Amino acid sequence: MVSATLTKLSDLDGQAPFNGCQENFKQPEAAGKHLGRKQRLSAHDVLFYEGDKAERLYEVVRGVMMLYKLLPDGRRQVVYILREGDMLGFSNRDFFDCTAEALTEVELQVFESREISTSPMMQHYVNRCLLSQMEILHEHTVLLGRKSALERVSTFLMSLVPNRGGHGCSGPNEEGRPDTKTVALSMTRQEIADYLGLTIETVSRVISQLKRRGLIKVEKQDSIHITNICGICQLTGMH
Amino acid sequence: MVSATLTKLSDLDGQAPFNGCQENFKQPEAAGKHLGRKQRLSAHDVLFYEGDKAERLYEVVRGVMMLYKLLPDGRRQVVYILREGDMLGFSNRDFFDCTAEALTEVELQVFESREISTSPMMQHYVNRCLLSQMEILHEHTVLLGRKSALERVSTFLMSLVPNRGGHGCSGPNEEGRPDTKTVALSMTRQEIADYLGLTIETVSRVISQLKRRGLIKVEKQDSIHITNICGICQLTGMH
DNA sequence: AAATTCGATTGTTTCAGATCAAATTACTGA
DNA sequence: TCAGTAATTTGATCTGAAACAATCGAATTT
Repeated sequence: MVSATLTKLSDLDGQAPFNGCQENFKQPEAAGKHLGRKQRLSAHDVLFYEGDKAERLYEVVRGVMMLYKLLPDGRRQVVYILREGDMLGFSNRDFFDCTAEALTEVELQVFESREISTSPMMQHYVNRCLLSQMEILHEHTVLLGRKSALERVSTFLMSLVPNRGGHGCSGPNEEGRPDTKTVALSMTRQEIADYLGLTIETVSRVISQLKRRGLIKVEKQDSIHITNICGICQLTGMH
Repeated sequence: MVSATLTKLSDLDGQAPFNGCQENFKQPEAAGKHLGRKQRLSAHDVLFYEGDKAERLYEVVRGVMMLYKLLPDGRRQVVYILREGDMLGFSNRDFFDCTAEALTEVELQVFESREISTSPMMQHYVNRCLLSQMEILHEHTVLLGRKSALERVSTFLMSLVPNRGGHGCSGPNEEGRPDTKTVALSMTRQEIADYLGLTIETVSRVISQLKRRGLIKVEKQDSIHITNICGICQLTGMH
């Protein structure tokens, strides 16, 4: 539906209009104004809480964040992981439906909601962003609803391998791509468990199992060397 | 972020621009043109398959549809239920990421993707629609990742009670709202199971349990009379 | 360097939900 | 109305992941 090719909203300044926008909208002044509206977070800082008034949008410029929801008894579900170029802070109503917390040091670009809703170009960009998040959510829904613990952890690991994870997760190696890669988890076992709908112990056991099978090496607690990407890929339930 | 109040895109014809759009965009001609571009489906007709080329958007005018994804071994996860006023057919890339199937007889309004991407007003509307779907997906993610079978089925039943389900699912009855309601499931046990990440047997057992506890009465297979909405609401895990 | 702390791992037991297997009930079309 | 079929319910058993319980190990503090 949309054919623009930008990958970051903060790159938008001074750019030509998208292909998608056939009309010649005048470049909204807002577009050039948000430079310097940056914000920094340390790991585990909360950017906003579920229920807070939603007045700003954010783009992750550097680092990793998560969105999560809590049940009254303390159960937590991480619903989305945000990486460089991802946007957050959307809301349909007046308040956020999730809590946003930094997983690592984070640098954000801040936008006032008005800036977005008054700029068709930004609107269009945000749209693309929402669609991409939606597809990832659909995929994650399958993971949570239908996959085993082994499949969940394998899928998670694959999602950390550029161009192999989320979407273009093509099967066994067609071209001569390297079949090995070190990935940074940027998450504790607890955070991974809350993302994958498992317990910390199950995540740990699956990781140990993959280690024993010789598919991965745990370099540091949050850094895993995948020695056999194809092998992991076969375990995702998608091939 | 967005303040428009329309609830159906097909109502858009001849309407004044949204509050959110401060600029004076000329009313795009497209807006008046899609009248009559309707499509009808029978129950279990597939509108499009995952992987099909995405060229049209659809609005559900009447009936219920579902979006689902399949794993290669046949496991299915229903990722979204679409009701009157919902839109489907969005895609970030060129093809659909889910299969869309009618659960009941359905009447659709059809839009060419171009109609949308060239109209800021429609773009804005679609945006709102995506945000609302996103919030429901977040909530469903919590259900799949963290809720018990009893909580899942109860949450599902509550989602069928207007103004009590999804969002404004307020707790026990504050005002004198009626605490009883007959809801149409519009889905088989298998479809419910695939939506809730359970098996058909577990769904059936939970329904029997609720029946035994006197919280619901099964009128027809796909029509349930909730005799104690508050009671069900307490079982959703959200109170 | 020892002590403390926090996260991760590993072992054991338990249990919710899956699987397998009938039996029952509800629809369909002649 | 009555087969015949499909969907649902119910029962029995099994199993994967949760829960509970140490233990281990790495990082931080003193």
